[in-house]
Amino acid sequence: MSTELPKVYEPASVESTAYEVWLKEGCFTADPNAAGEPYCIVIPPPNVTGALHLGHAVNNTLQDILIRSHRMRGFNALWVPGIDHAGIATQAVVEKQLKEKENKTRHDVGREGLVERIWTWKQQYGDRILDQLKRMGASCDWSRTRFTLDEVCAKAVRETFFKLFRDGLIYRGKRLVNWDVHLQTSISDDEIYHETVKTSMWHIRYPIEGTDKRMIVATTRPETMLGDTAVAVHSQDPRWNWAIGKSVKLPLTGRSIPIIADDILVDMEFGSGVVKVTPAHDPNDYAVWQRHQGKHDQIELINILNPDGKINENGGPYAGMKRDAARQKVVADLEAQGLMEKIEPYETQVGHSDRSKTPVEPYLSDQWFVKMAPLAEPALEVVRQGRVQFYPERHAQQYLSWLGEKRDWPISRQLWWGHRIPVWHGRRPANHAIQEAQSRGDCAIFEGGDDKLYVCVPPDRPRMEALLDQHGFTQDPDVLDTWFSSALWPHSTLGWPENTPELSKWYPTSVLVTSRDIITLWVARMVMTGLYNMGEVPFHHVNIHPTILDGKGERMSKSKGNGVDPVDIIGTHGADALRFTLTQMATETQDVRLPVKKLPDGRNTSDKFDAGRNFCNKLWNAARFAISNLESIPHHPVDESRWSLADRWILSRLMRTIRECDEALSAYRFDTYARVCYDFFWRDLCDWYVEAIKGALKDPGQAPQTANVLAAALDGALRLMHPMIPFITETIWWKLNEVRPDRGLNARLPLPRSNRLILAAWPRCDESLVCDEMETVFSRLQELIVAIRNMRNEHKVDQKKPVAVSIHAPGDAARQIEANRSIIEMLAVCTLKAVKTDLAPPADSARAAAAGCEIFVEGLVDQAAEEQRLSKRRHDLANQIAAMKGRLGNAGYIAKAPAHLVEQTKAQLAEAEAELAKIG
RNA sequence: GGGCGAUUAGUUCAGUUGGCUAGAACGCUGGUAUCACACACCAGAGGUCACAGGUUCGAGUCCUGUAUCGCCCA
Repeated sequence: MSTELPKVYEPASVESTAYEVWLKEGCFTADPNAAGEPYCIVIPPPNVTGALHLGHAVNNTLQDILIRSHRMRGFNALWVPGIDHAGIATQAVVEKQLKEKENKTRHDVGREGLVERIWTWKQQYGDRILDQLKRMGASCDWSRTRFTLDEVCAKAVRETFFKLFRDGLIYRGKRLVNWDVHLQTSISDDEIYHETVKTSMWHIRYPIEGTDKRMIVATTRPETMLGDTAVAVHSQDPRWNWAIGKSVKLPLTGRSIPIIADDILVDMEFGSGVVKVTPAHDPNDYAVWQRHQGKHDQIELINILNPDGKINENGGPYAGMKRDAARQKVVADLEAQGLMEKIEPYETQVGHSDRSKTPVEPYLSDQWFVKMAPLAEPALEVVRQGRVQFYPERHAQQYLSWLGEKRDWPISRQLWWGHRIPVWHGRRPANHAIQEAQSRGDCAIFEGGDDKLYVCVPPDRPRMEALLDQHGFTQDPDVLDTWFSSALWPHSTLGWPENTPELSKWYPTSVLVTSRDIITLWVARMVMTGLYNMGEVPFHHVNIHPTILDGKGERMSKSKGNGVDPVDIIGTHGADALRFTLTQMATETQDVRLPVKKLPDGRNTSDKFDAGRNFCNKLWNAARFAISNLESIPHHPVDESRWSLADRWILSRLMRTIRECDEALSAYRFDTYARVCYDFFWRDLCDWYVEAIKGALKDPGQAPQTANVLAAALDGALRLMHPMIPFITETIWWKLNEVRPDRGLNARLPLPRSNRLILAAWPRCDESLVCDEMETVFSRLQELIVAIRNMRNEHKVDQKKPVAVSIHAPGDAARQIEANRSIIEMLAVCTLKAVKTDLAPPADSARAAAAGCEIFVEGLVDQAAEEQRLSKRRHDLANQIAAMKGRLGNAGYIAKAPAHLVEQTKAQLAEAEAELAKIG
């Protein structure tokens, strides 16, 4: 009951069917007890904040290729899907919605209310992301889908936090953090972008006490002078070094602050050589404060801001004013008092929060930190030793240099959406029961300054938490940096800290596939926590794929409107076309451009995906051709002795292709994999093999054996291409199974049966089927055919009109041509009148030379066209001959180049000269 | 300021330890409704490999410098 395949490939109709079958039959589900070497990939969890874009599409296509090809190779392959809760990003989106729709802030709805709203939001968008992955064909084990905030991950987070805390790797400290005034949270350096802002440089006079002199201090943030605690000069600056140790009277507040020497902060060449020092509000100034701690010229630290960005009580008369208002007032007051030297227009880079798009304030606050040094060192070592390898290799450098800095990691976030920090705050002395609990391992205690006591509780200790509540301890209101939970992803998704069968089967995972922008944020941290918690690396390989940019070389983003939704491409071109094009684009470079085109309905697309669509359509139609022939040709047992040159040739090509695919995939060269498949299928199989066997398929004597080879070649191609274009190959596979369930040829090419291509065995390259000699013979025929076609075209011969051809060929070539004359006659639309080793040129014929032979096509009488053809060829030959003669005339070349190259050049020169003689 | 990368046909990209006339796809030109496919077939045109030096018998490839662009880290 095989219904014929439709003429034009319609992706939508086959995609959903194939995916449902795979799901229904549990093809994606991995069993830790099943046989097979483990192969595992954990997905880089997309942020729940938004829909997937093309970057995700590349990322997941490549992972699926690896998973599917390993599954076919017999590995016990697991691809773990999941989603990241993306703390600050998600909370910001929901807060914005709350403001827009209900005109409320998070404080109006409270912590529980807000978190509840975010969960609702998560249900909706999380499902959308998983649907997008399914539409793309991702063969994830959906039964193991994780969310970074679910119970399994939460337990891993608490366990890790507790271990780190207990081991003294987590500490509380005052630090300058990047403060998002709008969201009232600290953000990491990575969440900041810099924008050029037009502002002013204010030059302010600071009177030196005990003299009538003034120092001129220049600043772009005059309001911060309320928190100045020193002015610094260079110790070698003759203009100012006499003043070191004196004081200035800080304008407006009237405080007296010291003049200190700091040769790191101050650049003598720049400006007045005097720098105001505001340690609580500037990272460089904070470093000054640290440098002078405990020294004779130790300075103060004055915080002038409240968390909401308004000036606090330390700002005296300016208290309660917002940043901008305070700045205006400070400037006005300075001018009124004659302390403003001058104001210049100035452009500067200002750090902005990526989340709220507002300027970030350096802000002094209490935060939790992870000590990096003990964690970073082993993580550096495993990459240096090659226990974790980057593909391409160069990306290891970024990893090594970033980790090498070992900068402590601030992990607390003043947010409500995330993993609540499992630390309870209280005051000394600790209750006896609490101290006992510590000795039992039910908690760990950290003693802060000022009688403060911090108690960390491991997971699953509700009574411990109750005990702390009882004694007036309160839980830290902050949550952890999102990357803290993502850092555990490779082991938390497999069930850690429980000792699950999954964990022992699949950890360490095989490869991490990601983009280069999170090598430091994520990859490095996964290696650190993997080594810390598991004592083993989280993955052996890290494959970094390129970033997709638009046609102008800009990153795709919602705000620029240049983003492309993979689902839109699936709608216009099909999921396989999307995947094929993206695979082709996955080179080793860092960026690839994808020119974006707007559709009338506002969606974005790109012509680049036509290549994928065209390829799928070609595959579809070649399969139609093969299937319709296989249906009508009786199945005979395989008889190798009856295989034609073309049959043997296509099998040789298939073997090479299998080998090249294997090499490309094991080196993560996805572009090569796509190209090799394309070349084999389209160029070799369709353009030459299928055309060459059309005669044989109509000849009852030859048809059965050729059909066997055709079926095998198509079968092998489908297996090779399945990981890249799974839907169409699976669909064709089913049809092929209906007409020809057994397609194996012999022991060297067994091609075992399988109802489902996704579970079919990966083909193996048998070197005994690769034959250089035969491929040489076949390419000689190809050259002759192309030469005859060229003459026909130049002479504008009707495509259906046969021409008479004679070939003057050397002995073995003549025999080969004679043995395969039907291929030439069919593909060049001609009749071979004579193939001889001694041929007199026929009269009135066009001439050409190819593959060491002389070709004569009769009846081509357009002398002008013929002369144009020949003179162009003579010109090319003359250039080649000159180049080769030059090379051979060079003594150095003869002396130093490898002998085989010299021989080759000589042979080519002889050939070119012979050809020139023939057509001259 | 430091690091990494890019610069090859009109466009998007390949190009292995330096070695045949630097390849592909799309686009372009000419031809073709042939019974797998016009999302196709056949043939063709198109490149001073960013620039300047150097090493070498030989450089798109290695070295130095310059320019432009991008990313990461300060």
